[in-house]
Amino acid sequence: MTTTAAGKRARAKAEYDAFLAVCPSRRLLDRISGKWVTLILAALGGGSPRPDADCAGDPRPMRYSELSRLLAGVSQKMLTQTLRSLERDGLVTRTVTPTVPVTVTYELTELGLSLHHMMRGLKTWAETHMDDVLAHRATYDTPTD
Amino acid sequence: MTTTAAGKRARAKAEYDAFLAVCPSRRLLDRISGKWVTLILAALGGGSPRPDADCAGDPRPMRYSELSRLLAGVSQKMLTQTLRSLERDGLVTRTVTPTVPVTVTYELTELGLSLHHMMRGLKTWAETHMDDVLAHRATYDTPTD
DNA sequence: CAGTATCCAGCTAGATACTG
DNA sequence: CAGTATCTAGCTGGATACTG
Repeated sequence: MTTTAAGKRARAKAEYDAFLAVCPSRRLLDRISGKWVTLILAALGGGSPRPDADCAGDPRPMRYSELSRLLAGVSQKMLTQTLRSLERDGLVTRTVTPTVPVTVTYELTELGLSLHHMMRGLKTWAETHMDDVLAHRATYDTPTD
Repeated sequence: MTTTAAGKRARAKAEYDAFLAVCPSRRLLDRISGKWVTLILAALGGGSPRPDADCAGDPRPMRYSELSRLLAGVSQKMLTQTLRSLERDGLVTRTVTPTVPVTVTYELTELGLSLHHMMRGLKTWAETHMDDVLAHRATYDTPTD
């Protein structure tokens, strides 16, 4: 066992990494920080994943193709990947109806809906304060002659 | 101007990307999803960026070295980089006291404190529901024989 | 319709070494 | 003490082509 200063530092770092790996907040951040996660939650939650207002309403199930159309910028790969990971975590359900061709719908679970509600708080903060942040950023970036 | 189906898709995608670039929620997510952002906010806000409980309390200014010790896993590069970006956005202040050697303290601004409060909601959700998420994940990953 | 498979560019963050 | 500078591995996400 190492008892040098360098060894102690390395061990402290390893322990901290282990702590972060199980920290609930850290895990939540990792979960929601994917580029498309919040947008899919917003879409399925009846929120506004688009600038046009014609998609607001109540939470409702949506088909793969509908999500694909609503989130105009998403690739098939990322849409599928993100939906699968949300399903894995019990945030959405995936339902396959064996029509020809097949119909697949996605819907928020209670857990997913609860997360979506939490995100509203985040959205509110963003709409209230992000302008301030952006203004600070612009000032900071302005060369002071 | 393109009027083909492919052209329309490309334009829709470009517009959606432009929307995401100015969406307040998206910008907030980008801001807080850095690995060390929330931990620095928690530390300066008197929260718990460590498993040990001896660091809880009220928000207070902290020195660079103190933050470095508290967040045992952070590299100098990332600590400096993250602190600078938080300062740029008006979330923390950086104060240099010309002692020998110099003393530098960081402190949450009102805006930073407000963000830190919002994060508490996130933390609460994580502590309440992440176990469910993790349980779902484990079930999903279990091969069904 | 609802995917899967593969390849690749760009960014994030870590390691390491050096300094006013 | 509080940084800066450089290099690089690994991960995220995008492009493209193919399929039951």
